[in-house]
Amino acid sequence: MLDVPEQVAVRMAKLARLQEEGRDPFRHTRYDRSHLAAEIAERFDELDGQMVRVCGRIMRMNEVGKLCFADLVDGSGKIQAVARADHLPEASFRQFMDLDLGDIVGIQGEVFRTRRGEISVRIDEWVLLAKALRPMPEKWHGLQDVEKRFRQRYLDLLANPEVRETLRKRSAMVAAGRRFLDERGFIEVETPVLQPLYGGAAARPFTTHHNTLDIDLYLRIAPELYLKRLVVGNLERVYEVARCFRNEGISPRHNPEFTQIEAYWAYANYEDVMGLTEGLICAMAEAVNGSLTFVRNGVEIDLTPPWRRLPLLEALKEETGVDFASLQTDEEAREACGGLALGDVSEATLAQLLDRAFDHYIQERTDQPTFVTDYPVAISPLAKRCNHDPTLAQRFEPVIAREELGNAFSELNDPLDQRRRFEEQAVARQAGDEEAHPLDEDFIRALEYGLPPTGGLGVGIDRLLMILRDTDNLRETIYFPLLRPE
RNA sequence: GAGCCGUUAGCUCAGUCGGUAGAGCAUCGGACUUUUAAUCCGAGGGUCGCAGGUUCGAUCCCUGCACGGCUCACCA
Repeated sequence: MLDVPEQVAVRMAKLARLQEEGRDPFRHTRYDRSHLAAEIAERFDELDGQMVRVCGRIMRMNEVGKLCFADLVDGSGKIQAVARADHLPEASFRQFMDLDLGDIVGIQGEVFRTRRGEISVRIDEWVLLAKALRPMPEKWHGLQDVEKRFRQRYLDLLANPEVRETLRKRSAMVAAGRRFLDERGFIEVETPVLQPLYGGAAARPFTTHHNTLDIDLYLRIAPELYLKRLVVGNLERVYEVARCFRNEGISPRHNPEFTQIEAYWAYANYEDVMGLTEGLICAMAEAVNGSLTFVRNGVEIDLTPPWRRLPLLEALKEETGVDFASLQTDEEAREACGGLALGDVSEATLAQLLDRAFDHYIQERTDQPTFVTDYPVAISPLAKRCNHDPTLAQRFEPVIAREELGNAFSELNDPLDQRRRFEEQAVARQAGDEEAHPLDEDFIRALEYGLPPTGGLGVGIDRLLMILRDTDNLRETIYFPLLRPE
């Protein structure tokens, strides 16, 4: 006998017996279902007394004498099935009582309401469609163990209804985003995940290898450079629901793979993109919560446009007294930030200090939707300069409920300036910045053929869902978050 | 990468100031024809994360390791 837990052994024995009797549940290939579980309750008045066929997983069983009640859960919800000893052949009733929690069955019978008022199906015929060999998580507390929840997400899903709800909302949210963009003339495209050169963000990539070409490839950190190539190719409005990969630490708000919706809009600038962002995020928020307001960490957030605009450097100067616009070198920045609550600044670069100051003094204080605008060009190598100040970029990040939800700008379309920016990145790279952009000659060549003035936008949908569902961890919004293997 | 915390039955959790462990649900046997966290009676189920150390004796104390969580660092 195998060394397995008692409950598994019992179920294995039941399965063996079924198979010996020629009733192998795994021989079934389909079940003709007439209704979903939730439909029966919704349309009870018309279905009362009607014969229906439903199927699903048994999540509760309760034997009461010569009666047996079972909750069947399917993709829509649950319906109670009732087996009666005086309504089924004796063997059929006995075999039904022998089912286990987790088994997947199809039942046929008449819709009725029990004395206690529960809408139910009285079983005439039933069939076991799949045997569960392992016991389900506990019915009342569900599956709580965080590690097990994410390692065995299927258990998390079947035991915890709110997890199903969050992930369904994810689908609804992305569908709403697609609909919003489709309706405005954007076309959905797909660009390479495997890239010979990566770009579009400041991040370290994953590296992989193509055997027959014998070349190293990178998993994309962003689709940006390819989407802009498509705009050069006269696809004037494009977007991609893009899985991105960044080789960085895991935290409650970072997963090595995550999803962005990136959109590029020819003949529009970043102010136009602010309007697009408001519309897109509102459409997705309504798909999740049915409303433009929601509560995040006890604070009511109202997404109704227009959103506040906050120039980054002006705001930082106001909050900290430090004028980042006047700082040129890392040393100057360390000196200027020494008095701020930014931790150990002795190793930090100007860009890092700016980022930390932004986190601490802007992001952590921003609940209501805000466009933080006009970032330094030095940390915005793909964004167009502001006409009033060439050291600033026409760039914004939407911040809602203290989370950075994206990044957007008027795209830099001057190929000569783009080359200079890449060269500056190369200098940073030489100086040890592993996240600096590599120079992409083909991208510059594309710009040399002419990129129209274009506004671009990226929205992180995992984070957006996290705030909309008010979950405390990004992984709640990801179907299979990364964990170290068992 | 650093600090702190966690790991006990299938699940959710107690517990032992060091003497090899309990509950509820689940499972098994029995009762019950309207339950829905059903109820009642009875039973089985654990190398207390792994490896060392201290000790007459370790699930408990110590060390290391693994996995996880939180915070920080890093980053979007």
